[in-house]
Amino acid sequence: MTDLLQVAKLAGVSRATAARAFSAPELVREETRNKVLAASEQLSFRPNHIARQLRTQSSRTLGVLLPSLSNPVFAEQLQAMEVASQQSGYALLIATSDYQTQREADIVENMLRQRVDGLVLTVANADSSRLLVSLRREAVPVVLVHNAPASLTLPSVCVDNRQAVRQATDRLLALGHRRIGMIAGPVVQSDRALLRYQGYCDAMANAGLNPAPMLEMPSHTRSDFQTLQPALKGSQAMTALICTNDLLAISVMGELQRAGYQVPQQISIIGFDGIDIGRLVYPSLTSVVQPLQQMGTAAIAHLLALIDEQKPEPVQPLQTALRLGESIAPPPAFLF
Amino acid sequence: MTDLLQVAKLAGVSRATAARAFSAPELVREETRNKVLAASEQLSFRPNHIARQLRTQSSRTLGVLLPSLSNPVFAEQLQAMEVASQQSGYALLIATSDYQTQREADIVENMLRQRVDGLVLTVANADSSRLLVSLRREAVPVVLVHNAPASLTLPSVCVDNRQAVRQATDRLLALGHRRIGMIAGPVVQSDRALLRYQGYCDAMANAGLNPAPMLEMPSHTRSDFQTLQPALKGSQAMTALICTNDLLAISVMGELQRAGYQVPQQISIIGFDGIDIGRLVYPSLTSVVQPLQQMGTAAIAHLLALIDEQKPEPVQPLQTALRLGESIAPPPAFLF
DNA sequence: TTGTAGGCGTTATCAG
DNA sequence: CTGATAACGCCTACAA
Repeated sequence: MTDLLQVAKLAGVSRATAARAFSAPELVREETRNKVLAASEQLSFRPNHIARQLRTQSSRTLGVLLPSLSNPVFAEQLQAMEVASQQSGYALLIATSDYQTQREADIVENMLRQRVDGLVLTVANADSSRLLVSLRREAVPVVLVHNAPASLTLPSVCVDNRQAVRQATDRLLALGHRRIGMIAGPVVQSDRALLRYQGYCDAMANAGLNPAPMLEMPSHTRSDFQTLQPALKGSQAMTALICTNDLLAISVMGELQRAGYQVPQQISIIGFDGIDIGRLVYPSLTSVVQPLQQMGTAAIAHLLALIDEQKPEPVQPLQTALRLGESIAPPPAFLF
Repeated sequence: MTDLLQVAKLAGVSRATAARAFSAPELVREETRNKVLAASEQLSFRPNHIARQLRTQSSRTLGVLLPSLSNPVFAEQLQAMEVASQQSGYALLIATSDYQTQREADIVENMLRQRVDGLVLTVANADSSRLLVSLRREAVPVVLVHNAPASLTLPSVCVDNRQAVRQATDRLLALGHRRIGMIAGPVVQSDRALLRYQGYCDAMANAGLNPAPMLEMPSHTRSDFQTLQPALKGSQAMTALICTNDLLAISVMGELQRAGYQVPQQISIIGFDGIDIGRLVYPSLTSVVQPLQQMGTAAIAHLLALIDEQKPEPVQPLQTALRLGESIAPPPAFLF
């Protein structure tokens, strides 16, 4: 691989000048610069970013850790982050943890060895994360997405999960529902699921109703009819179900229809996340929309500001909106 | 940031020995190694991969270029690639092109400057890509995913798109459908869409029927009812629609149901890709399943083999399977 | 088993 | 505006 020295020789200048032609063209006379560029062309020279990074002590690379890419929530957020960082001239190193604490730690350690200029993390459970604590000792700027640890202070781009679900639940209550259930994936693995459940409990309690225990599905993204069934029969059968994420909601909706239930006539469904596909299905999914693009963009913007040592404004919790779809209606036989 | 020299000093050994304690522990006496590790612990030393990469001329990083992450096809494939490369100790640098040729080129150039050890590319249109031609001159190993250029030879992990759609169409024909249409996103942007259309044409011609012109939606992933409508009315109204991807199919299915059509009783829908969510919706989507995980894994495996200069077996086209869902049925009023 | 020393390809400093 | 030179942090012959 040809290097700057070769280019310099061919162009008849010093290494320093050749280097400047690339990294600070305005410091070089146009004529000289052209000679260098011509030479570099001829040798098909390509600047070595690794060497540059070593020398400048800056990698212009960001590390992104996500639980998974199979859930469109993370994929859509990553999409936005990628665009934002590409625009700012930063590359993205990504890795997935599958919600495993050990992998979270290993991945971050590797990214630090790679000397990323900043980290965007979404961890399984922020409050029980030793990783986040230890990161506070590091110099590297960190932004959390989706996690809002109660105990420690790290900039965090997220929505008010609890409040959002409370509002969604209120909506169902206003429609006349009384027997409302909540469905999640493996709860211990996600701090978000818990917050969302609390929001549901808030609303139920406020309406003088007993919150039902969480229905816990074996998978984050797929419902299991066995687990679902008890909630559907007897005099206490649910008339509405809130799911902790959209994939789960779409799945529940599908299973219900397959089992002969009418959605929303017999049972209403609400999801959380507002992924695009929720609008495509029929009935379209009513969902608590997180501004995923905005979250991705905000995370990168904040991180870059931290890197530039501008003390950025603290991140504000972003607004959710309840997107009304075709999946909710008043409960059956409900008359005002 | 502390470096090896500091560690060496504290441990009372030379720089070389300290280095070896990390990169080749077996060459160092256990006692010495422990001293080094203790010192490194105490100084919270972290090996600098940038320096190592410069020295060893190997980044242990792979570059991945995808059109977008908003489509679960790419996200699911990336998920598999990430797991595979993490297992092999490679990091992943990713970027999205939004199907823009210029961005494809810029991204690859940057990755080469970053001295990635290999590239996994999915380009908009492989046959019209100057990028791929110019890459042939580079030393860097490249694997294509989803693209199978007709003209030039690059290892490519993909399925036989044409044949797969032909079989899907045959299935509809066997059910008794005669008026079958095909729906795509912006065709010029995707070589896959075209191949899939050809497969449809093959099947129609083989059955002695006239293929209908492609219905081209403005978006890759969302149907537009205006565009769809003409295909639904008149004596030539379609009884079945094949979509070039699942997101489009789910969207079409939703719009149809919303407009009062019964799927599949009045109209059958088939998608392409086999993304997970297709199984969750109701009716579940009949789809040509690409083995996305397998494709991701195979791409990484092949690339790593190329990097190790093992001449790997040429990649075989992977098998698709028509996953039968609830979205197809015989055409209305069709009697055997 | 350990030490010495040179260089990977840049950029930054300081002179000229 | 340009050139010489010394790092950046690590690895790896080669020598001891």
